[in-house]
Amino acid sequence: MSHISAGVEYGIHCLLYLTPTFNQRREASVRDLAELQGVPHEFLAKLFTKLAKAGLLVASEGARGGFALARPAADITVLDIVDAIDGQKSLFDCREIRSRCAIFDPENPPAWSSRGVCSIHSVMLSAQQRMREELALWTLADLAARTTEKAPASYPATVIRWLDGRGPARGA
Amino acid sequence: MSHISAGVEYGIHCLLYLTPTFNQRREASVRDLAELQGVPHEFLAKLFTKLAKAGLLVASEGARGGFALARPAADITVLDIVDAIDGQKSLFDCREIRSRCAIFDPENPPAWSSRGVCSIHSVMLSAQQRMREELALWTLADLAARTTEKAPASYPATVIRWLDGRGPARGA
DNA sequence: GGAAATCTACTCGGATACCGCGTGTCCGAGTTATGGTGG
DNA sequence: CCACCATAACTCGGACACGCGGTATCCGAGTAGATTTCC
Repeated sequence: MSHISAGVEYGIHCLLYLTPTFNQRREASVRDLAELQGVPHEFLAKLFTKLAKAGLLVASEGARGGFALARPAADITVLDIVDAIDGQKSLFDCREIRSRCAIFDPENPPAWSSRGVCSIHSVMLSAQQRMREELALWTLADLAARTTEKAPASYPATVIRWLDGRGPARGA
Repeated sequence: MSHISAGVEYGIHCLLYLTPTFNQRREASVRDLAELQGVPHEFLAKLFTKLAKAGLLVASEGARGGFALARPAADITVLDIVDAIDGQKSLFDCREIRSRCAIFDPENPPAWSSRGVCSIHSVMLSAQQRMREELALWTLADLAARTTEKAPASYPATVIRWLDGRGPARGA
């Protein structure tokens, strides 16, 4: 199991299609996005709810409702998305082994043994900090640009047409 | 669940007591170390086996056997230990969502869609690389030094006495 | 007193049980645009 | 023609089943030093 969940992957992929590159009206329903990306739409709904609570998305309810980016794609970092979906979970959780040393009185370990941050824990925290710094360097706009780099020039227009062809009126 | 397992935490804590700071003869049994640190010794045995296979520890079998560091503590990094115990697991596993796009033929997605590394995956890989770089900066010797910094000057000697008082002859 | 046999303590490896969490699914409630109906 | 009502489509939130992997435990086998026994 990986530290950064599949939910984050699903979320980012779908968020890309809310950027102006692929979606001028900047709003789409969860179902359309999920089907476009081939991910379970009920699962994606949960993810988008989290993203909305974190202030990255705004939801409009009711028929013809959907989600849109709450701010420019260049102001949404990968770290924002990871934190919103995975909830700032830490890379390592310290169990305070240092205070379990058999030499100590189990009921009353000395104060110095648990003073400050455990040295092992502090190494893990700095590693986590490095990871977060890197994630904060990249924005949705960067990822959208890299995606269109590889794809043929006609791809964004095809996506837009596909999205416009959906919706409640598709049966009529 | 955290990405860096409890096994790594147990392992590092116990490895610290194989450094010259705490253990001049540089060898100790799994059971003694486990009881000293208050961790399950059968679980620790598995971890030490992994560390030995990775070349960080050397085992001597038989009665009075035990483990010792295979090289100086200053040459064993936290990254070495993490890789040995957790097995180089990646921070993120890409599911190639990009080739699932509903616009493509599901049986035959276009080649450009999966050319090179997924842009999202590459961000995660660089974040992981940053994390590993930080873990590689710290060695067992650093951690041992930081531990003795906080502890009273008498602590290492107390640990040594405790370890020496153990072993098969402790009943006699 | 010395050699052989036994004992003890340790490593090594596999098998297995438990449990938490990520993943995925289902369902009911609330909200709003759309289309139809009646005055 | 306009106001009203029913319907459809969507978000929101909780509940729950499933499976995987980390954690922990147990057991048998092999090895080597220590102890005891026997010649």
